[in-house]
Amino acid sequence: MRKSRLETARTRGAILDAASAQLRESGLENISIADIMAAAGLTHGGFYRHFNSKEALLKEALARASRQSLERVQIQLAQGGFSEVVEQYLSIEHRDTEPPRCPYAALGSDIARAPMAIRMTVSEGLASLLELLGQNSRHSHTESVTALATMVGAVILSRITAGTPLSDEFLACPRHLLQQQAH
Amino acid sequence: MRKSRLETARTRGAILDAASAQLRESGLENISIADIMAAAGLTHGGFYRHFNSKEALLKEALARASRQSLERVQIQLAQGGFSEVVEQYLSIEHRDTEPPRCPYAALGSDIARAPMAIRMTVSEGLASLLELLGQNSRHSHTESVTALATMVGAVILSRITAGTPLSDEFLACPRHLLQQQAH
DNA sequence: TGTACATCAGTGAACGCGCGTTCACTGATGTAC
DNA sequence: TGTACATCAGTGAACGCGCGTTCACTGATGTAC
Repeated sequence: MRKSRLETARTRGAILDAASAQLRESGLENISIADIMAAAGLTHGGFYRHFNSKEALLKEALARASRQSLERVQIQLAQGGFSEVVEQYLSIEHRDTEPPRCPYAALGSDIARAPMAIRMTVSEGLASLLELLGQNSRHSHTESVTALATMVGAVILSRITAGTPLSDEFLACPRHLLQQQAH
Repeated sequence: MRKSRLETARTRGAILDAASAQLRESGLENISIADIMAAAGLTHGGFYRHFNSKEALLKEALARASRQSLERVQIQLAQGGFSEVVEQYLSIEHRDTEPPRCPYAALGSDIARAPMAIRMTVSEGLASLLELLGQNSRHSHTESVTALATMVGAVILSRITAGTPLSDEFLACPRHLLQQQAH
């Protein structure tokens, strides 16, 4: 049953995509190798042909999710600048998307208590994101850093309170203030 | 070995305190009943004399942690107003405290994907906190809501990046902007 | 190009292990008289 | 107030169950000649 190199690479990518999605859906801990492999159309036994351990998979899946977020922001910046990023990030649609798109909002607290190796991987993603924002807006560094914290915090709190009137406010209030600041 | 009513109530409180601490330390899922009971000086078997299920314990422990946060903010407001809250919340000491103090920063992403009953309990705590902030600062409702999102997001991102230069920036930048706004 | 062998992606059973929950039991506390 | 019985907080063993990881095996792919 050996597969060609191309197929092997594709399988590895499929496992990473499945892991990334399930991670953002269920958290860093609530995720099983068997479920991920099943989502990728495989059985659990083959997992160790692709990754040394569960933690190695988590680290790579987070790196992939971070990169995808960076690319998404890059496109939004090209479309409508910082204002467009704010509008999309603090939208009701982004709050309700399943699986959640942004790994920082979906997994922020989980990552904060994860092993150093994982935290460093994610930290690199955050640094790249801030660099990108710095290049593409008229904001000071201080404003960019604060805006990022505001947006991530707002989506987390909005998801916690989903179903109560507070939820929409956690999106609308920061959106209003950040857009004001942009002009 | 039956215990008096007073001792029973004290034991229940000790279990809740142990659960609250371990929760903020390890997350909503990475927590075992046996560990909590051991931290409270008991064996795991007695757990079900106090709580119907693990989820019931989590819900009550979160309610307790939320109430303690509210009381802490109340004291800070009395000491030095909104400015004092910002200063303490966005301090390096608060970032590094073990177990983390604020349940919203320690468990935000976990709670966002928790069952409705838990999310509603935490939502009540957030509503109370916003009400308290609204009564005790010259900020608009919009500003209070945004400031809360900024602070929670900042501490989460600062903890993720702990050990890199970015970490202190995630505290200092929002602190600077929020204090500016306060005057 | 063709052949013979080595490699290895994927399968499915098996392994320990930890966990939430249940339960029989103990003996101190609470209650009824 | 004292006594006899019921209650129940806490213990520790046991239960299923799911999980991460390992492993023998299969057969298609890769490689050496």
